[in-house]
Formats: sequence, C-alpha cells, structure tokens
Amino acid sequence: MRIATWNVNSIKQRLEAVTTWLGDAEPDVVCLQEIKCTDEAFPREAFLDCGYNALVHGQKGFNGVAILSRRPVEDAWTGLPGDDEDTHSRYIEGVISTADGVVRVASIYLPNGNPSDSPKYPYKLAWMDRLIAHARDRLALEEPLVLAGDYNVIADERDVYDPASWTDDALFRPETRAQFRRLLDLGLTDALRACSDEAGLYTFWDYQAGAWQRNKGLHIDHLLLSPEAADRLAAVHIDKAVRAREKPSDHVPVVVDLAIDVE
DNA sequence: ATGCCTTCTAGCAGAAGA
Repeated sequence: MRIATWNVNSIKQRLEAVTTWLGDAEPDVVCLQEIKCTDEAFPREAFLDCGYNALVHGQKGFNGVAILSRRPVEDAWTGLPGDDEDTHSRYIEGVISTADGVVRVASIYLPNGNPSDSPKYPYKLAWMDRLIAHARDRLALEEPLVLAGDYNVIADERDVYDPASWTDDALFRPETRAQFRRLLDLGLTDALRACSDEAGLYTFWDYQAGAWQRNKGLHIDHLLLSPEAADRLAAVHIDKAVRAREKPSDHVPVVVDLAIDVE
C-alpha cells in the first residue's frame, strides 16, 4: 500500500501537476494540504476520472486538506477536538479497508506559527496539544495509522540548510521541537527517519531567492506511523524531481510503501 | 536590513505562507 503526502499550495493551480503525478507514482492514498478551496470548489470529477475518491475539508482562500483514495474512505472525521473557536480547516481523517484489514489515515496541515512573537505562535503550540491528545486516542485503537502532512516543524539540524538562521523561527523554536517530540513519544515513528539519518533530505524549497537552485530547503512534511504501520514500513521516497517541473508547488510529495495488500 | 515569490480575495493593494 502506497501512501503519500503533498502540500500542493492551491489545488486549482496544481490540478494538472497532481493528476500527472498520480499516473506516474500510482499511490493508493494521497493526503493533500493547502487546497485553498471550499468543498464545493474541489475538482472531484477530475480525480474520479483518474480513479480516486476524494474526502475534503476545505476552506475559502487558504488552508484546506483532503484525502484522495483509490478505495472508498469510511468514518470521515474533520477537525481536532478541544477548541470550538478554531475555524481553520487543517485536519481530516478516514479509514480505508484493505485485504489486510483497516488502515487509518489523516491529512494534517499544522499551523505555521510565524511571526513567533504574535498570537499565531501560541495557536500553533495549542494546536499541537490538541493533535497530541487526538493521536493518543487513535493510537489506543492499535490499528495501522498514518498521520501524514505538512507539520511546519523542523525536527532537528539535519532538516534545515542553515540551522543558526532559524533559531527564532516558529518552525524550529525549542518549544515547537519539544511538542513534536511529545507527539513522537506517544509511540509514533517518523517514516523518513526510520529509513535514513542523512542530513539535507528536504521536502520544501521557498519560491523566493532561488531557494530551490541553491538547495536551501527544509524537511517539514512528515509521515508518522503507529507501531502497527511502522512494522510494515517497506520504503520511503521524497519525490524531489517534482520541484523542478513547470509551475511547481513549493513542497514535493513524500511517499511511503507499507507491506499491506490493498486488494 | 529588507525583499526576494506565489496564491488568494478584492478590486488595481494586502494578507498569508515558511
């Protein structure tokens, strides 16, 4: 079973890029972030034509998450418990039945949090508290679980081109990294780090200042696996070549292969 | 030191992103 995560930075602008990539990469499930459209505006038909069902939690203008799946997705769940005031569309989860049993998948768009001296930063840290609480509940189900998305977290020095220049950034501040460790300490495995401890395995390159050409990247897109999923981890791949294509997103797909028979 | 670039909504500039 192949599961991917990709922050597409507007599904409307990236529709052709995504459908082309689906044909090339042949994932069973894709977690999308920053679709930047309402549920109604999501191009469901285009994905149905490619053989994918869509589960969508959209928002006008910004944010928005979705899950594309070849198999039907059941038990749809949107949003994180714990804050009735939170209007951002940043979390969607569903369950996919396979020949090897169910797999639970979530698409996560964690708040950026910058500037880190603004209210956006405490919102980020509180959102992470809510994610941790929800992940704890889901882990108790003891299912294969994949929490995939744009975490807006630089977990350590290997994940950023110039750590010193990022010390006060909301993506890299000690409080952010401590929250990410709390999440992992629930018993989750970062799929990429289970396969490699190499530095410079980036998933994002800013549009500005020639960041891609200079390889000034960040590793901020993660697939976190429950023990039941980690036991079946076969491979991880960052599809870096996608960043060099026409009209790219600033993020690239990250793909895991799990030893689970879909059909 | 700042902006660099891309997308959105609104309406021909400003917010948001990371």
